[in-house]
Amino acid sequence: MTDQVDRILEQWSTEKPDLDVSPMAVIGRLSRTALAVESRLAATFARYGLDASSFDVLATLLRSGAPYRISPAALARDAMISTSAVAQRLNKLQTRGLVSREANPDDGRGILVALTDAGKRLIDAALAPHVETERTITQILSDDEQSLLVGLLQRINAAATHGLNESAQRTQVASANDELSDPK
Amino acid sequence: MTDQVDRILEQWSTEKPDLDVSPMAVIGRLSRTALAVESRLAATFARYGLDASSFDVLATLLRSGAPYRISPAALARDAMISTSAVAQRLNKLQTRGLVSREANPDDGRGILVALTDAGKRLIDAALAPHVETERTITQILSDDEQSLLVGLLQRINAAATHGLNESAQRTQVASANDELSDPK
DNA sequence: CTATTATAGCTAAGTGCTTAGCAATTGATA
DNA sequence: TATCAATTGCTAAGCACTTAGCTATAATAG
Repeated sequence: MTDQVDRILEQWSTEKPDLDVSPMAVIGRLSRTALAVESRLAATFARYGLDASSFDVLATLLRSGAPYRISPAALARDAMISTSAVAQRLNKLQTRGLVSREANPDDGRGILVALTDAGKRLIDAALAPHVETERTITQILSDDEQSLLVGLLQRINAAATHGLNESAQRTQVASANDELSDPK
Repeated sequence: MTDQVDRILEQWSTEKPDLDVSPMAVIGRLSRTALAVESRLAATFARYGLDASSFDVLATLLRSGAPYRISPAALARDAMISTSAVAQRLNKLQTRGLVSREANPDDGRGILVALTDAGKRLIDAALAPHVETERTITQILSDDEQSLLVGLLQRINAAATHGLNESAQRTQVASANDELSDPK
């Protein structure tokens, strides 16, 4: 059974026969699979008037436990986005009455994001269906296979993250770029 | 070794002990791993003045083989984006002189996107380093483990894609949404 | 042949992210 | 204690995508 990635690999082996492009088989499928899963999950979110970003905020508040209050900075860390993106997500959710902003009694600079009653009802209703959608996808694998997959993903993740903070990666390759002079 | 996903699962088991959230272990790691890989690849693209989107277009043209000409529609299918997004990517690349637009002799409506000499030189220079970066990540796994991972991802992909075009998924859950009345 | 429908590529407007830069408060240092 | 630095959360502007809607050409039906 040949898929899109197979076709891409075939093209490369024709055009660049000396280049071993086997890493693309892994990484290409990784991104495409993540995309397919995302798009499947979006359908469930939409049934509750949510998208992945909004669900993420509400779910993070819910699983933090009563009294369902956390700082925007914590939300940003958890979702791996900028605090600016969090502020914009909160603006939307607050307009819909799903979260509220309260002063942080322990820090005059900060606030606490609180789940409103409506927000709690909505995320309580959406959570189980969401997990069911996820289970629909993952149950194609046995428990052992799932553990295996998780282990492989963790190792890939570690390999990808390794050395990302090294400064040498900002080196310019001037010679290959001469004719471009992209002036911005 | 506990990671971010482990912490999230622990929170859920405390807050919703009756809910089996094990699917999150798989899907959470899938998205986060894809993200980490993406971000690692971006560093290599940047060394050549490119981002993933631009690299994608140039690489697609290159692997199509001489005379390195394909239609915007084909580019859109390949990259899984809208033809409008392709047009905008092409505007940028054309401004930089990396691709050009030519009339399609076989279809008066269409055009052909052509790799310029500068574009060919740049993608020829960037391709091998990119694949090397990918290999740096994937070589953490043995060949057998890579095949295993690919097989598991393909099955997850198939499960996620399955039934995505069914109309029943647009059903509204009105009762849970009453208090929201998000008017758009 | 003409009228209709479908296709190809584009711009415009809207969305959600990013980085840059702001005001306010807190923490660290002399 | 006064000052300087770091942190917090925000808006503004820029960027890459989306959908909607446009024009032009091609394919189809009568």
